[in-house]
Amino acid sequence: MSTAVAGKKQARGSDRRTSGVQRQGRAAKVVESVLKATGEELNRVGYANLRVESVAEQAGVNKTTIYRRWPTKALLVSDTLDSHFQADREMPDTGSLRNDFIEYLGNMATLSRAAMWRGILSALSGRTDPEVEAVARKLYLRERHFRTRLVQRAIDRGELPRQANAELVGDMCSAPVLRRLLTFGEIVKQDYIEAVVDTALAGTVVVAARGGVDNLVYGRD
Amino acid sequence: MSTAVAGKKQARGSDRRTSGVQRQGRAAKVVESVLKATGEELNRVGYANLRVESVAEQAGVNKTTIYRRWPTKALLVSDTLDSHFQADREMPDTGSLRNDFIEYLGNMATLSRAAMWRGILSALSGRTDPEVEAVARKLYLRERHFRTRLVQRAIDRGELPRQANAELVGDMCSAPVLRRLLTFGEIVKQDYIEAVVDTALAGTVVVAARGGVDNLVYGRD
DNA sequence: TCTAAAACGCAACTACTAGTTGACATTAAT
DNA sequence: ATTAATGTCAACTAGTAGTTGCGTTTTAGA
Repeated sequence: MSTAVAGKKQARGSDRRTSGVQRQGRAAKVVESVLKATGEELNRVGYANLRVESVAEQAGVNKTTIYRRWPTKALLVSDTLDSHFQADREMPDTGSLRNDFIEYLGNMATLSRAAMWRGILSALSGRTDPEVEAVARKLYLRERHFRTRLVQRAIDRGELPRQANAELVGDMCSAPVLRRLLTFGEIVKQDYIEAVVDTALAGTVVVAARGGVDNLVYGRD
Repeated sequence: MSTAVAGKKQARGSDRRTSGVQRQGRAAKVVESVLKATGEELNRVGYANLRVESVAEQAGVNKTTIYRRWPTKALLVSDTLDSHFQADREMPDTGSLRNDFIEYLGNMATLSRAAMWRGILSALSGRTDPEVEAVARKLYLRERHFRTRLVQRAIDRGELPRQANAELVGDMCSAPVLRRLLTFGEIVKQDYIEAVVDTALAGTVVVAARGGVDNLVYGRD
C-alpha cells in the first residue's frame, strides 16, 4: 500500500508504475528510504516547509527519482502518512471499558509527545492538499471504528446498556482529549483523561436508563 | 485591533505603523477592503493557495500597499481572522444549560455550513505559520472561556452541583460536536448535539454525586 | 550469460509566487 | 499651501514545485 501511488498525474515514459509487479532490490530500498526521509523531514520542518529536494538528499536519492514515483509533494506525504500508520495495533483489553479508554488515550498522549510523530500529526491537521486530506480522513475513520469496536465489546459483555450508542460513547470518551491533544497540541494530564471517561460513561448509563439515544444514526444529514 | 500589525519584519520607511494614531478616510477604506477581500479569497481557495496579488486585485488596491501594511501573508491572514471574529456575541440565555449549549452548538453548525466561513475555518485548522497559529489559539481559548462562563452561570444558579468543573463540562458538551464539525468538516445532526449534551450533563451530575472531579486543574503539566 | 526493459542520476530547464525596492503620485491634516 | 504619511507602478530577487532529455545502472528472464 505504501509502494505504488496512482496519482492524477502520470509519471512519464517507461517509469510508470509496473502494473502489479512487485519490485525488489534497489526499488524497494528507494521506496523505504524515501518514505523514511519524508517522515523525518516532516517531523523537522512540517508539511508547509517540506522541500522535496531535502527529502531526496536525506534519502540519498535524486529529486527526479522521487518525482517519478510520487508526482506531487502531496502524494509523497500522503503515502508517507499511510505507511507510518500501517501498524495494526492490538486493542487494549483490560477487562473494563473505563481502563481500555484510559489506556487508549494515554497511548495517544504519549505518541503525540514523541518527536517522531509531531510532524506527522501537524501534516494531518494542517492538511491543505486533497490527497493529504484524504489520508487524514481515512485515518480518522479508522480510529473512530477502533473506538466503536472497543465500546461495542463492552456493550456485548453487559458493561453498558444495550441502548447505548457505541459510536457516541466513543466520541464522548475521546473527543475532549483528542481535541486538546491533536488539534491544539496541548499537554493532557492523566486526571483529565480519567474525568472525561468517567463522566462520559456515567452519562451514558443514565441517559440509557431513561430511554435515550436508542436508534440514533449519525450519518450525513 | 485589526488595523495595526506589529510583525517581526518592519515595514520600511515612513510607512511604519503610526503609533496609536487612528487613520481615517482612505487608509481606513484600504484596510477594510483588503481584510474583506482576504476573507473572500480565503473562502474561495483556502490558505495554502491564497495569492496576495489576487487579494490586491479584488480589493482594488496595489500589491505593494498590502505588503506595506502586512509584511507577510501570514500576518495578513491572521489579522483577517482576528477582525472576522471581533463580533462580540451575546451569550445564549435560554434558562437551562442544556438549551444554552444546544443553541451554541447549533449556531456553530450553521456557521460552519455558511460558505463565508469555510475558508476561515480551514485557515484555522490548517495553520502552518506561527502567526496564524497564534490567532487560532487565541480564538480557541476565547471560545473555551465563553463555554466555561456558560457552565459557571448554570452552576451558580444551582443547575449543576458546585463540585462540577465548569471547564470540563464545557469540553464534554462541545468537543465531540466541534471535532466533527470543525476538524473534519462533517455535517452534524441536531440529534447528535442533543445526545452529546444530555450525556455530558447527566454524567456530570452522577460523577459529582459520588464526590468526583472537585479540585481538578487542567493546566500545563 | 546476455539482452531489453525498467529504474535511477544528472543538469539544465520552466513556471509560479512571496516578498523587495526606488521613483513618483495622492491624500489629509495642520 | 506645506508636509508627512500613504498609495501606485514597474521592475526587480529568491525559493521551490515540477519537467525534460539523455546517459548509466539495475533487474528480470530467455
